[in-house]
Amino acid sequence: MALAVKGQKLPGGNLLGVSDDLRALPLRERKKLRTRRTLAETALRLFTERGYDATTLDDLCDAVEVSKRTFFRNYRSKEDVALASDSDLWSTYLDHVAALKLDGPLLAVLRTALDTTLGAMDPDWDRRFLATRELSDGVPALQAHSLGYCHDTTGAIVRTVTERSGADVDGVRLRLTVEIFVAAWHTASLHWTAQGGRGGRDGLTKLVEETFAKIPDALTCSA
Amino acid sequence: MALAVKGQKLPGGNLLGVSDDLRALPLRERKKLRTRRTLAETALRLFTERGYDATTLDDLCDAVEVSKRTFFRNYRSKEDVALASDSDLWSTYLDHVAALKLDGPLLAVLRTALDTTLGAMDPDWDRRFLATRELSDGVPALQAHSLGYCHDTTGAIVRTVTERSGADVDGVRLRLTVEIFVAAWHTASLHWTAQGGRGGRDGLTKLVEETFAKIPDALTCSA
DNA sequence: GGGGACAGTGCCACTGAGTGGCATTAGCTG
DNA sequence: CAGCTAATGCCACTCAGTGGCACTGTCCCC
Repeated sequence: MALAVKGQKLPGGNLLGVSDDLRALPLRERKKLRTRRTLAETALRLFTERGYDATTLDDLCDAVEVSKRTFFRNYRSKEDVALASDSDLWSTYLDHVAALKLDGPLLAVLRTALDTTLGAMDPDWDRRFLATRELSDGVPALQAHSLGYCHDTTGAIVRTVTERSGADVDGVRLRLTVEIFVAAWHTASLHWTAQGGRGGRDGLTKLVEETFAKIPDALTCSA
Repeated sequence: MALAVKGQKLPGGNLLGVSDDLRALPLRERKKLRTRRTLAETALRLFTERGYDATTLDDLCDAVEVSKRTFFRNYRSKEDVALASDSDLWSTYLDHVAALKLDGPLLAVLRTALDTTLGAMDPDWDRRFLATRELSDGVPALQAHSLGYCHDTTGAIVRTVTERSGADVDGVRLRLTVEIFVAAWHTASLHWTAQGGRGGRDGLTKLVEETFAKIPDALTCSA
């Protein structure tokens, strides 16, 4: 993985999500972009159809007609290409957090940033993300890798916020806040996936909202 | 990984942590146990001394004088043997949760179970756990794998609690509670590791307590 | 106490992920 | 058109992880 949130530092952060009117790029770049995207799309399809373990990278490379070497110039690992939609989400999210004014309760700010991030994703992102989640459910290696993304993002958020609001904040409390944010996100996205992605990103946004609303109750409720 | 919390279903759950007066076992079992423990100890030492990536399983097997095949009969993967102390912790924790009466606020119950679990670990566990955490810091694959353990444990707790308190609980709220518990644990253990494991398990227990106390504040604090 | 039964082990060959090196191609630039 | 360079393809390699089979040290029962 190696702190994959910032992703492979290829041209620019989020290469799949952004709906490209990128006809305006040098041909070489365009080609590379297309290869990268085709790899992710084909991978998701093959993994879903035939199973993750049953699909080798050679299979994928055959299907896309690139060499394995080229695959690894585009993605760090087999897990990485399967989790492209995760990477898209978190890299976009980080951008949003970095460009935000930090007033009011931090937890609310983080949630707001998530709302706008979800709204800003590529139209096709919902579908890809759902497929990715369903795939990850059955593949521990993907689960773990995906959690790794979240964890890296958590660290990055803490760093960003610390830089921007001075060193006078309680580091532990800050970390705790961000971890709780991630906890709520996990809960919400799990719920959304269990419902088969009902309502697309709007449904997901709604579940996020509801989940955050339940936090106070969750702290005090009995079993 | 494959839901490694319950670990390899070898003889019995936690094989390293429990302080053995296990001279009372059949010889065969004892031998196997010793091999298993030696593997974990040697692995942790080699990984720390030479680096995780720089140490191959062949190196480890040479040092312990077993075949690679035998290694894989004891541990699922290279990550698994490095994270033996994590596995010990969570499998013990699950036992404690399963044997607990569920009265009062769930979050407090989970925290109490953590206290008693930490107290019940092998005398050597502190050192191993700290070494494991420091190792994981520099190795993304271990980070991810470790998060996977937590995640599996989260699921197991939710299942256990659901079974024992009837189906009338709000599944999402329950999940959220457990996720928040894990969030606090992550924060506390990170802090403990950053302090070089100061105070051993008692220090860790204290940090856990302090971190939980900060939760209400973390929900409302501003950046 | 001797002799099967069998769990646990060693050995060997194999697959598949991931890397390094070098020659080749294809897009950019003057 | 010619030269430059980024991107690719190809080949050989390491290492994690698996399957199969022969072997051996324990256990257990007579």
